[in-house]
Amino acid sequence: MPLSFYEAYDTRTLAQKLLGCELVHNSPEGLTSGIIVETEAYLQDDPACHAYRKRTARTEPMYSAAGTIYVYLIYGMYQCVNIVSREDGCAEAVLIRALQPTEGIELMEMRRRFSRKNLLPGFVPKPVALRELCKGPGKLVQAMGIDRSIHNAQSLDTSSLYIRPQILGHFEIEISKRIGITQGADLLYRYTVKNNRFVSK
DNA sequence: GTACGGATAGTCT
DNA sequence: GACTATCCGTACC
Repeated sequence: MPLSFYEAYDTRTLAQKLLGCELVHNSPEGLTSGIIVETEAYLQDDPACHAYRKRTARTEPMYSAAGTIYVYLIYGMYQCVNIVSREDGCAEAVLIRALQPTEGIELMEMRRRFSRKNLLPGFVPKPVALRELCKGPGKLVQAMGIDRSIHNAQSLDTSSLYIRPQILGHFEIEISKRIGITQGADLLYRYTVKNNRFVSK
């Protein structure tokens, strides 16, 4: 997608426009992709937004141009990926929360199966079901091989991680409260593809 | 199928 | 020193 796409809409509209598009990572180990089926918007005047209070080193990518990738560490062991929206200086973004796997499913399954927790001594890794591969923001980052040391602050038009146009057939968008937050918990900034079984819940 | 607690480390107060 | 845009294993239905 051209960078103009990410700047063309307000953040909540962009979060909906991204549904049905395909997130792609062309990594050294192989190409993986999945259709975006769940997103959340984070706005500048929104207490749940990382950039709500103060401009800091961590959130710097959020202030960059639309189409910038923002990857951060959460709970000490997982990462989440966001697409930065709006113009330079405005810190808003769309969190990608779930994908319907399309390409490189075997590679995604391996990455998830041998993720950190499974490597404890004596632990025998179990296969991961297709519908569990990218069902959640931390899971999809693992499956796709996204890493903040590589992708954070990159632009979608020059990164190994990028987005292809809408490929999903007709669908309805469901709007709901965001997951896992305490501040701004009642805001209806979560968007899902209705009746899609790859949505996180 | 839901409910709960622990893991874990960077970030900010 | 507290908090976090999460996940997984266990327990129980």
